[in-house]
Amino acid sequence: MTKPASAKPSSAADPAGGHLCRHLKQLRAGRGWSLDALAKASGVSRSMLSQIERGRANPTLAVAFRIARAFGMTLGALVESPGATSAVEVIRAGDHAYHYRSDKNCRIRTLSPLNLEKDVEFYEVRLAEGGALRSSPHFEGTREFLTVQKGRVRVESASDAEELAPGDSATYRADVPHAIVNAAKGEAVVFLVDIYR
Amino acid sequence: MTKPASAKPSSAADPAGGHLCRHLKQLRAGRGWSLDALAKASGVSRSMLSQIERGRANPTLAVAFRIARAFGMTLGALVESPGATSAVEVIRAGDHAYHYRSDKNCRIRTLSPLNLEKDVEFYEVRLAEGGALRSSPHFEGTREFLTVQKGRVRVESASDAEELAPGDSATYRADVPHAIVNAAKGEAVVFLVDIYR
DNA sequence: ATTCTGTGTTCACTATGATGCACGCAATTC
DNA sequence: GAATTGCGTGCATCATAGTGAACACAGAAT
Repeated sequence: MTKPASAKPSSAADPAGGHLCRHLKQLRAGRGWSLDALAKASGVSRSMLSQIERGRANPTLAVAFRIARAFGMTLGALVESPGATSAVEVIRAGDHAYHYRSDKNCRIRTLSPLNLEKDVEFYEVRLAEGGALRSSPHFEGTREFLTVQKGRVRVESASDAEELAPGDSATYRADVPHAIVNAAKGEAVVFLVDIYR
Repeated sequence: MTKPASAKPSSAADPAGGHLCRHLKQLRAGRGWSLDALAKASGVSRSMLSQIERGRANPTLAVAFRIARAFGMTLGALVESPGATSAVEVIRAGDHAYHYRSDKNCRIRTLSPLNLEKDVEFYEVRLAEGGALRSSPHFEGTREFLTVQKGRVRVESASDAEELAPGDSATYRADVPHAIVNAAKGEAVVFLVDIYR
């Protein structure tokens, strides 16, 4: 999937590498082991271990297994071990600070905290009867993803157009002129995700 | 790999590859999935899956994770699986509406067209009274956005927890253990977006 | 017999996992 | 001061994980 060429192959940040990255350093430090010690105990090279800890590499299962065994734990225990800090950020329903556009035809509410996520934004769009959201092209490579919560909408991107009912979803290029049009009576509500590349 | 001297390079024979190879085909067959179906559900190419099943490839943690997720199980459960895994029922609904997990407490419907956008997924989650969705860490850098459509839910990420009412939304790291818990009477419905980095 | 549609495999290719070795940096020791 | 030891990281390199497209083989419909 995904496309050939460009695009990101295996999402850069490694999945597992991430998990490992998080705990590996803790585990290692907790036992007072150096990279070299762990390398010898596990049979994985120092450089690889270093890269994994820094999240720059995405180890294979074989390597992950060796590391887990060096710590005397299973792979599951190593990888799913509980984690570090995290916070839950909340935007309350009535918080108008996040209304980014509001007129009688179209109300857009930002659900993702601004500034925090640079390349992804999450919106709730409410279109009044006859309302539409028309956008000029975004940055190159931007895609938009939406799902219809209520009502019927027509999605237009470049020369293409599709009509969607509640529960339907669609993705399309957002780096061309595009529009979301309320195609039926009554209010339409859609959730919208922009992904910048 | 290193290791004790010579020995064979890496290739086959790794514990991990072996386990996966062994169980993957069983799991897939047990659910009546084709390579293509699993490829679409997991985001891993048919060819890679084929090679893994035949023991010709040693997957990275990233793809192992994706495969595990496609089966609705943890990586640990996948690789160490004795076979007796929790019965995760998978139901097809409509076009790209795709039930990815379904039990009496929690129903997850995939809204994003699978395989179109690999690094973003969009779900509708319905939690029965008393139900909860508990997830082990996703990939490094993964964040989850959610907005509450109906009911009240408590979002737990690592040591943090917030309670949300309809219209509220939240974002939090998903690369640590996290949970969405129905915190009131009646069904709760939330929309969920996963962004992989 | 021909088309299909769907299955799994093999191919050429690119991205990157994984390595050994060399380097920079501190804290010891001479 | 200069060497030494131990630490982690940055190369250049090779091996291979991962992919899309083409392939071969089935069974079903025409």
